[in-house]
Formats: sequence, structure tokens, C-alpha cells
Amino acid sequence: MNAAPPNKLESTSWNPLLEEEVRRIWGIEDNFKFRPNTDKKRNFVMDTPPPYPSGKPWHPGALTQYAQIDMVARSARMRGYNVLYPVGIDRNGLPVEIATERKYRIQMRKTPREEFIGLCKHALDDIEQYMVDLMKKLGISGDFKEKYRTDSEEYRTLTQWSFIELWHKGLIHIATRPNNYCTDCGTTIADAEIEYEDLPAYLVTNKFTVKETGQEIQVTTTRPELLAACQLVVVNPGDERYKKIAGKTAVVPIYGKEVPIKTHKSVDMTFGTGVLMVCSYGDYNDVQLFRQFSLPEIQAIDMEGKMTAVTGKYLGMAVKDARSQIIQDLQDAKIAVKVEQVQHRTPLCERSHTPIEIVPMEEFYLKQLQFAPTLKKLAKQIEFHPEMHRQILIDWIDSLTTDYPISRRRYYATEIPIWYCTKCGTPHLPKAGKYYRPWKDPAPFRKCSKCANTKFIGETRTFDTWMDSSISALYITKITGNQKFHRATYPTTLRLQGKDIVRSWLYYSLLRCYLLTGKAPFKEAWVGGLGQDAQGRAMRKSMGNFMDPEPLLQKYGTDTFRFWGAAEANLGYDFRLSEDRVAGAGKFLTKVWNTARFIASFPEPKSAKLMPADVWILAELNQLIEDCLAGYEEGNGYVPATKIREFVWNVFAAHYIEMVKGRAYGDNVPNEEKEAAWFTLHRVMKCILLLTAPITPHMTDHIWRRVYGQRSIHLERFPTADKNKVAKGVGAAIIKFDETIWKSKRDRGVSLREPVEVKVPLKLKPYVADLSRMHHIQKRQRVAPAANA
RNA sequence: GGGCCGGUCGUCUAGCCUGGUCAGGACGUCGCUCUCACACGGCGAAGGUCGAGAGUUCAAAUCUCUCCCGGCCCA
Repeated sequence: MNAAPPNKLESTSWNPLLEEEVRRIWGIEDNFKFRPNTDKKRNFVMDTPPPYPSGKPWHPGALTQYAQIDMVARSARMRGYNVLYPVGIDRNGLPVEIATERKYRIQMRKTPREEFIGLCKHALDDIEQYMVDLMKKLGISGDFKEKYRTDSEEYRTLTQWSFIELWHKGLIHIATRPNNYCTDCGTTIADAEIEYEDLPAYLVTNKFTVKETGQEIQVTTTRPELLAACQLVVVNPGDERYKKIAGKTAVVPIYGKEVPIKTHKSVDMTFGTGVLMVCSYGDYNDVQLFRQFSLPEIQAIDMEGKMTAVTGKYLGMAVKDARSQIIQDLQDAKIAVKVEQVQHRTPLCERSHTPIEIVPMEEFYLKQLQFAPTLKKLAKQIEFHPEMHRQILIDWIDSLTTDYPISRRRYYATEIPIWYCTKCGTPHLPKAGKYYRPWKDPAPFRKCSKCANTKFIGETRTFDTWMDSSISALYITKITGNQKFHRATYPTTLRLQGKDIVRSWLYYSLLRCYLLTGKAPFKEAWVGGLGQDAQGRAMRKSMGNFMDPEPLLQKYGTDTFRFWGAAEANLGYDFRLSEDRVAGAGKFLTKVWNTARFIASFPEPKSAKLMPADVWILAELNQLIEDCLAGYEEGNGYVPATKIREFVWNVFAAHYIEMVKGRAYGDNVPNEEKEAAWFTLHRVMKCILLLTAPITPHMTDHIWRRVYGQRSIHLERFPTADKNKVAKGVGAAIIKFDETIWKSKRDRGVSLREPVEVKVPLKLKPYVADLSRMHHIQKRQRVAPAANA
């Protein structure tokens, strides 16, 4: 037992270049095949966000999130679960269409549909490859072999199935309503796809006349180009200034039309003159007032974002141009009495950043308002990690005001599977189970069920992308396929995603899956924080504060990046991207590596008679194991990452290893005591490696195989805590004692190996042998050594 | 205007629920140091009005109230 084996780890630090080799072995071994257990509790089904190939580079914060998600998967396996961890790519919808239009300088509507789709596909394939490579480089342990795409025939078949199901349940309706309309994308968008920005705008105050009295009133608006669509003038009922004009009639300048003047509590008396015009539609308050007062709407803006004929001379002008022109005209005509520049909160299309218009359109809607109370109840049953982010979902459900518009006037998306009878217009839905493209496929019907006509015309619209991605939980659990599999895996265990898409992906998933299955699609939700730039601002390509994560991975290695990603911020909190901090995280890997290197130089005894110091560190380890497992159970990598770092660096290496070094090296030490040190060192090391494995999978696997056998560490279980107990405060006392001696030697300017004579506190009596070897404590100091001896 | 979260050394944070150790750690900085696992190391040091104010209390980073700032979301 005395002959130390040759050191199994040679270099003095972990070499990130070895990661490639480790991944190659993983690729061959293919260890993580999911086999559903009929005991549902043993299955751990993860519904993770299929990333959208929107361009290069990939958002570093998103990449960090995928690393964190992988830690959840790996730790679940080590907790003994069968883990289903599908990898998907979301490929439907606007972003790729916009990218394609820009790339080829074409317009979707002026390009043949088939051709446009082909170009989109091409762009997606290219970026998808980049993303998949990056995910693999990240060490993602998901199932790449079964990778799904939301634009595949199989997936789109499922999306259409879901629509057909909901249609037959009577949950889809068609209605013409004022909608958010992006004139650039040429499509309706949902509330969830809007973002707001304060942009400069002109606040224009115009003279209107009161018909009955001929009196002049000043009306403030940010949308003068909608003057032609004005149907009402409102003031606040409590506004003393305008008490007399309420109930009278106003004459709209330029157009000369007469509209009522009414009061409404929504009017902000301090906004402009406190007299506002209501048009179809300047904003959602206008929509509300039109509804409330049953006003007939006037469409002033068409689907291309141009002014309509009702605006007179502004016909055909783009909204923005019409606005400048009419301001000019109003000023020239001395109608505008005041034009001031203000910051105005403007709704923008989240994809194209174009200001959205509110335009009445006929669209398909999925009913949601009536389910809000039920969804809220479900939201309260789902376990959230962290708990605080449940509120985002609750708030969103509470703020719903309309049903969910699901149709889009776009090409690269799942087609709405409907054909209409050319004669009577009756919509016909095909049988679910196939992928339909009504814009090009012949109708799968002989004749109209109503009028027996034999000609049909296919629907050209598509679905909103969330219609696809919101049923990922149904897709991965094979709802229309293997029923045994579905029963064993649905509802899924855990939804993992960023807090930015709670109101979209999480909410729509809940809504749609509930409507289709009667159940929430997941039992728990993991909601991560967002990656920001070094100043704490959101990272946007347009803001130029976007960091390419790839060079970072290249330079520091995946495991360093992952450890940083775990230790940087607690679960659910935003984190800042900083290269310095990533670099700093790398030092911990070196520390672990060298600790392992040191310990690997000793043989590992099967058992040992422990010395007090060994019992102490195992007790500390016991606490570490408990803390880490508690963290992993929450899907929280921050807790284990920081606890392990603290333990390894400041307790294990600094104090225990230093304490038993002399015993382990073994000059004049009984074999039994020496082996106790070896045994303990290995026991602690193994636990550290196991506990760290989900975070830094490459390095820990490499060390594990080199030192402890051929099998991958990722097939092992987490350690369970031994019940080692020591007197309370012993750890703190040992640390304090060591620090005192170190400081005193330092203050006297002597080497740490200098013999000293100190009194070991009573509490530390059991550790006196180890402490003496460590600090070179003399039992009896004969003579004070000469300073220069 | 409303909601959620946060405001602790230059930076990231622990502690706050269950008031009472010189507010702990990490990164960075500075000084010393190559001690046979590690200089990506070791030891040490500097660095904090615990966002502001008021209150409760013998005692507050910790409890209460008000306010301010930042982020995100909603109107």
C-alpha cells in the first residue's frame, strides 16, 4: 500500500482542448437513451425552448441558459431519473422571413410563395447548423439524434391537428376586430409580440369649433393624420374648463365633419389641452371608446400602411409621411396652434421594430378570455422555480383583454388547414393527421357539404408561430403517436425557459395544452433570468452591445463558461456578461484539477480507521452534499456551484489538505493513520467530482475516468450524506487557529515551515497531531532560534 | 399610473424570513511570497454611510412606513 501509483494527472491545469476528446467519447457511448418507465415518478421529462435560428452570433445569455438547462438534466440523471431531454429547433414565423427579405433584398409578397419558402429554409438550415454545433460544443446532453423541427411535416401536422381539434370543440372563431397590425410585416400580431419604446413624437394642438356656439376649442393629438377617422372628442368629466362643451358637437377641421363631444374618465386632464380626439384607431384607448360609444369605425390606414381615400389628399401616403404633411398643412392653415416634440410611448412590432397600427381585420381567434380563471388556477398549481416568477404569468393572465388572434398573413409558417367553397364560402376542414398546404394543395373534398359545389379555394393564411411552439410538450410526448409513451410522459415534469417568454411561450403552452388535454402541460416551471451586458442593459444586436459567445468558449473552454454560468447569478435573476468574470471562473477549475491531481497520487484504500480530522472534514462534506442536493432539486446550479467553490477552496484545500499532508506523505506515520488520510482524501474528492459533474461535465468526467475507473461519471449517482458528526464549531476553530499561526509567522517574517511553539486550544486537542505536523509546532521549544540562524 | 424584482467594498453576491458574532465569500486591485497538488498558487492588506429618511427596540443590513434609484413587465 505504500507504493504510490504513478500520478494519473500530469499537467498542472485542466486543458480545455481535452473537451473535444471527452465529447467524442460521449458521442460513441451514447449513454443517455430515454427509456420511459411505467412508473411516472421515475421519468423526468423536460420541455425546453427550441431555439430560433435568427442569426449569428447566438445570444450569449441564451447560450448560458441552455448550459443551465443542461445542468438540470444532468443532475436529474444523477438523482436517479430517466431523463427525456429533447432538442428542438423552432423554425416558423416572421424572423426568418424578415431576414430573408433583407438578405436577398426582396419582398415576400412580390416573390412566388414556393420560392420564398425555399429561400427561408436555406437560411434556417445554415443557422441551425451553427446553433446545433454550438449546443454540442456546450456539452448539451440532450437528444440530438431525435432533434425535432417545428417546420417539419410531422410537427406541422400536429399543429394542424391541434387546430382542427380546437375548431371542432368550437374554440376558434373568425371576427373582424381592430388588431395590432405591423405594416412592415404585413400581418396581424398578438399583444404578446408587441414591445414599447419611448420615441420622439409631435404633440399637435388643433383648433376645432363647437357647432352650437361657434366657440373654438383646442384639441390635442399625436396622430393628426387620423383626423379623417375622428368620430369623437372627449374631455374628462371632472374638468371644470370644459364643463360647458360636453354634450355639444365639434366640427373637425379640414374635413368639416361633425362629431359629438363627450366625457370619459380615461382622459388625462394634464395631457395637452385636456381635450382629445378619438379616431379609429390611434391607440387602444380609442378602441375602447369606439366600443363603448358604439361608434362606426373609419379605416384611414390600409394594410400596406398607406393612407386610404377617406383621408382625401393624403391617399396613398405612408403614415409617417402623411403625418408630417398634415402637420405642415395644419400649420399653414393656422389650424395647428401648437406643435411640440414629446417622448411618446410607442408600440412596436417586436420582430421588425416598426410602429404598429391598429387596423380592423378579419382574423381567426382562439378563445382565451373565458378560460382566464381556470388558467389562473392552474398557474397556481404549477411549482415555480423561483417562486417569484409565477407572478409574471398571473399578471399576464389578469391583463388579457381580447381573444388570441392566431392567423397571420405570412408564408413561412404552418398553414391554416381550411378550404372554402367557391360558391357559398363554407369553410371545410380536412381530417387531421396529414400536413396540408391549402394555398397549393388540391382540396381533399369532393363537394361542398352545404351546397354540393365541387370547387374550393384554399386558405392562404398561416398560424402565429406560438401556435406551433406552444404544443412542444404534446409533440415530445407523442400525443398523436405512441399512447403508452404519452401516458408515461405527459404532463411533462418540467418546463424550462427564460422569464422573457413567460407571457408568450409559457402562457400559450398552458392555454393550448389545457384546451387540448384538460391538463397543464407541466408540473413545474423553471424560469431563468436574462443575460445582460456589463452595464446591466438588455443585450441587443441593434444596440451594439452584443457579445459573440463562441470566442469565449474557444478561449476559456466550455466547462469554464458553464461554471461561470452557474456561479454568476442565482436562479431566476438576471446576470451580466463579462469576460473577466468568465476568466475568473476558470481558476476554480484549476483548483479542482490540482486537488484531484494531488489526491490521485495516493492509493485509495477500501476502508480505514478514521482520525479526528478525517471525521471533521467528512462532516463538513456531509453538509456540502445536503446543500448541493437541495440546490439541484430546485434546478438551481448556483447553489452547488458557489457552495462547492467555497468548500473546496476555503475548507478542504486550505485547511484539511494542509493538515493531513504530512500524514499522507507519511514520514514516521503509522500505516493505519496514513491510510485514513488517503481514504478520506479520496472520499471527499469523489464527492466533489460527482457534485460538480452537472456543471463542468468534461473535466469531471476526464478526471473520473483517469482516477476512478473507465465508466463515465455521468452514469453515477450523487453521493448520499454520511452522518458524520463533530462538535459544533470545530471547523471554525480549526480555520481560526490556522489563520492565527499563518498571520503570526507572516508578521514575524518567517517561513511557514519555521517551527513554532503555541498552545493548541482545548477544543482542538483531538487534532493536535495533524496540526503540529502542519504548522511545525514544537512540543518544547528549547531555545529561541537566532533570527539569522 | 400599476405590478414584480433588485439596490450590501470597483464588480458579482451571502446574510434579511427566525433582529444582537469586528457584515461572510468570490472576482478584481495592491504588497509579500515559486513551502515537494496548484504562481490560474499561498499569505496578507486596502476597500462597505449595508439606496435615503423616519419609526419600533436596550439593540436593525435584518422588522414597519415613506421616499429615491435601476431592471423587467403591464396600462
